[in-house]
Parts: sequence; C-alpha cells; structure tokens
Amino acid sequence: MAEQAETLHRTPLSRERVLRAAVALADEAGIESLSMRNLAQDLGVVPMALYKHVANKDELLDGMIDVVVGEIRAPEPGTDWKRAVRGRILSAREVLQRHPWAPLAIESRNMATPAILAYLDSTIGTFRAGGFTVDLTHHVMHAMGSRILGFSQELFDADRRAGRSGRADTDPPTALPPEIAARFPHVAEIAMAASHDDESVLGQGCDDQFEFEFALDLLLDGIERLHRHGWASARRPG
Amino acid sequence: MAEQAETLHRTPLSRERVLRAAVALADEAGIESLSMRNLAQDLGVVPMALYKHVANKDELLDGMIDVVVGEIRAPEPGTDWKRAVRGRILSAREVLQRHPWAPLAIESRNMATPAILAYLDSTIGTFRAGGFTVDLTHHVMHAMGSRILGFSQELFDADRRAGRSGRADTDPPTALPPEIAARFPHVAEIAMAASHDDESVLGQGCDDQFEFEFALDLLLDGIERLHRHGWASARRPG
DNA sequence: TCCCCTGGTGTACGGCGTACACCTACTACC
DNA sequence: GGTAGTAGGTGTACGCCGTACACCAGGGGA
Repeated sequence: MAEQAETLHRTPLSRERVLRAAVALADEAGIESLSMRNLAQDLGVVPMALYKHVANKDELLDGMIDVVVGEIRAPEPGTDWKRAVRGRILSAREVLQRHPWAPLAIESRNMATPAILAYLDSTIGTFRAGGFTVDLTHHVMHAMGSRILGFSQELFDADRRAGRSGRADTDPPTALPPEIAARFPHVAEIAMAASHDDESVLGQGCDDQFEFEFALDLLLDGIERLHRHGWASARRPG
Repeated sequence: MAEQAETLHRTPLSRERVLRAAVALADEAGIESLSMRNLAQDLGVVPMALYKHVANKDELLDGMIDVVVGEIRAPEPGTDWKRAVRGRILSAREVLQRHPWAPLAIESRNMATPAILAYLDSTIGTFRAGGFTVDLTHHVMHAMGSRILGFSQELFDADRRAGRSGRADTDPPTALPPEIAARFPHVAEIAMAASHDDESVLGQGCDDQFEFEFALDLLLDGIERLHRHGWASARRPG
C-alpha cells in the first residue's frame, strides 16, 4: 500500500507549488527556518529536486516576494488619487501582515522583480492620472519609500523582526526595566504614556495601525499641499 | 626572529578591537563576507578566539551597530527643534553612508541596543524641549521611522542593497531595457525624466541626497504644522 | 524500437556558527 | 620562590547550509 501510495505519484512539483509552499513555510515557521532542505521535506521531495524549478535560493526569495505582492488588491477605479493611493497602501499593509517575513526579504533583495515593478507602475499611474507632474510624482514615490508597499520599518516594533513565526503573543505591558528607564528618561516617558491607558488615547502599548495611518496621512497631506500649490522642483537655496 | 615576532605578542584582542575590525571588514568587503572565520583571520587569530570577547555573531552585529550609531554627531544645543532634528538626521545619514551595510543590519536586529536607545532618547528630548506633547512626540517618532536614523529604505536604489562593497561604480544612465519600458510605461516615464538632464532639474539619475531631504522636509513641515495647531490625538472618525 | 528529455535522486564539497576540551602565560597570594 | 587560579588563545569536531554533478526512471515522439 505504501507502494501504491508511491505509485500514484503525488502531484508533481512546479514552480508555482514550490513558491506557495515556501511562502507557507515562512509564514508558519519564520523566514529563518526556510531552508532548501526544510522546504524540500515539506514537499516530500529531496532538496535538489527544487533546483529543477528555481535557479537558487535567491531566485526562490524573489518568487516568494512576487507571490506576496501579487496579493495586493488593486484600487477601485474612479476614485481620486489620494483615496486610491491610501486604500491601496492599506491593502498592501494587510497583505504584509499576513507575511511578516516579507518586509525584510523585500528590503534585502534586488527589488526589480516583475510584480514589484507592476505595482509601482500602477501606483505611479494613479498619481499621474491625478494630475501630478512627472517630477513631483518621482519625488513623491521616493518620499513614500517602503511605506508604499505597506510597511514603514519602524525602529520600535520588536515584533515581526527577523520574521518571527506567525502570531507571537502580542507582548503585554512589559514595562521596561527600571535601570533602562533611568538611563533613557524620555524613552521611558513615552513608553509609560503608551502603556498606561489612563487618559491617553492609546490603549495597550502602541497601536501599530494608528501609527501607520498617522504617518501615511502626514505624508499624503503634505503631498496634497505641494500638488495644490503647483510645486515644481527647484533646489532649495542653501 | 619569527620567534621574536611571536614573542612580542601582537596587541591583544579586546571587544573594542574586535568590533572595529568587524566594522572595517563589513565596510570594505560587504556584510555578506563578514564571517567569524574571516574576521578572525583579519585579526590574525583563530575563529574561536573571538568568542572570548563577543558572545556570538548576533551580539557582534549589535556591537557593530552601536559603534556606527556612536559616530552620529550630537546636535549643537540652543537651536530650535526643527533645525536640531534636521541636522542630526542628516548627520546620521552621512554616517550610514560610510557604512552601507548598517541599515539592513539595523533593521534585521532587535533594536534595543544601548547606543540606539540613547540616540532615540536624545532625539525625543529635542522634541519635548521644543514644546511637543508626549503624545505627539510619540507619533512623530513612529512617523519618522527609520529615517530618524538617517536611512529611508527606498524601494528604488539598487545600490547599497545587501551591503555592497564600498564605492561601487555609481551606475551611469543605464536606460532600462526596452521590453521593461514597454511593460511599465509609468516607471519608464520617470526613469526617462530622471536620466535626461534636459530641463529636468535632476542631474544624472536620482539625486539621493535631494530625495532624502525632500521626504524629510515633507515630514518635518507636516509635523511643524501639527505642532503649531496644537494637534492632539483623537482617533480619526471612520 | 530507440532515443531523448523532463524531473526526481544521491553523493559530496566547502563554508558557516559554535560547543567543548585544552593549553599557556600571567597575576595574586602565602 | 612556589603554587593556584584565571583570562585568553587554540584545535577539533558537529550539524547545518547552499548547491555542483553524475545518475536514473519513465514517458512521448520518430
């Protein structure tokens, strides 16, 4: 019977299947345990079999990124540029939260993958359709940076670093140890305010979604202002 | 004589020396060739000797980050918050350009190193001294994200990815291949405008420094506006 | 019938981080 | 001066990694 199971051969590998298995593995076990060997084992196959479908591990990562980026929802057409861009970026953020390893993977790779280019192209198109000059659009895209793909690379969030496995326990208050608080009083002050829900609007710890939208709107509002005022690049005087 | 050279022993290792050698190695050869073995060889020592001074490779990386962050210039006192923050961030940017591997290293690590905390603490202090509420300061720090440490994690710059060795040849025009341009017309339009120096203000390719300051000022101006209007967090209505 | 081509296999190599036992030279103390 | 303890460099070895290369099964076309 084992023989029969052998015989009616498992659905054969394909680039598609390899990529999806890789994304699933990274989602569940963290990017640090995505090795060709582990991935092969998940697929019930010998490690070298993967190389018939992806050139090497780097190319595997590129493929995984494209899978993820492909999940981002296109903006509904007919809305104004600001709403369209905002909606799309928030959709990107949702996607990346399902794949916590992706931001770091994206940043550490070449970035010229087809899906990313398509995404950027479409976003640029939204600005252009909204009446932005090529010039302003260019700078705006730079200014949005990685946020345009839904992540902001905070300096704080200890979560999600280095691709932790899925839902780690969202850390409770975790008042920072007193010797730290003493050395860094200003940090302590903020941490304090953020964890006490006295009259502070912030509930338990930081509300990541709020912070993301705060920064996003700060940028979008600034951009809108530049656009309305017909901003054109002229190097600011020294 | 070899014996004598042996005998008057080389200056002994120290955490300090190990860290500086590691930074130098990463600067010159790229972070991908920073291995405990290579580093030991550079120091004329056997790999395991390093473990008497750093606990493991992760701790080595943390130490390297602290070395780099320690190079950031403190703002001259007595200036207004905006000038102080801006100056310091631009100083941070200079430092990180000397250590192209650092942004990725920083992002992939835990971030709670003493030097980083001290840096954040001092920056927060600048905002507070400028009259910002704890609340606004908190959000502002989030909004600045990694930019506060001098890097923006662009999606474009192919340079500097994954810690290339020092000065790679700054790529010439490099008009993107026509089949790409056809598939991604909006990207092509921008690339075109950026490389032609016709009447476009941008010289050859992108001016990274300009883009960085553009985004930085966009944020700082927006922040200033919030501050002046006495912004206080109240969740935006759905 | 034969051949080739697609795709899975097995073995092996060099590099990595690092555990662990060892040795050596120096310092402190009697 | 002798001895014990310790800080710091050494050597060996293990298990993991990516992947080169030779091989092989089986199915489809000539």
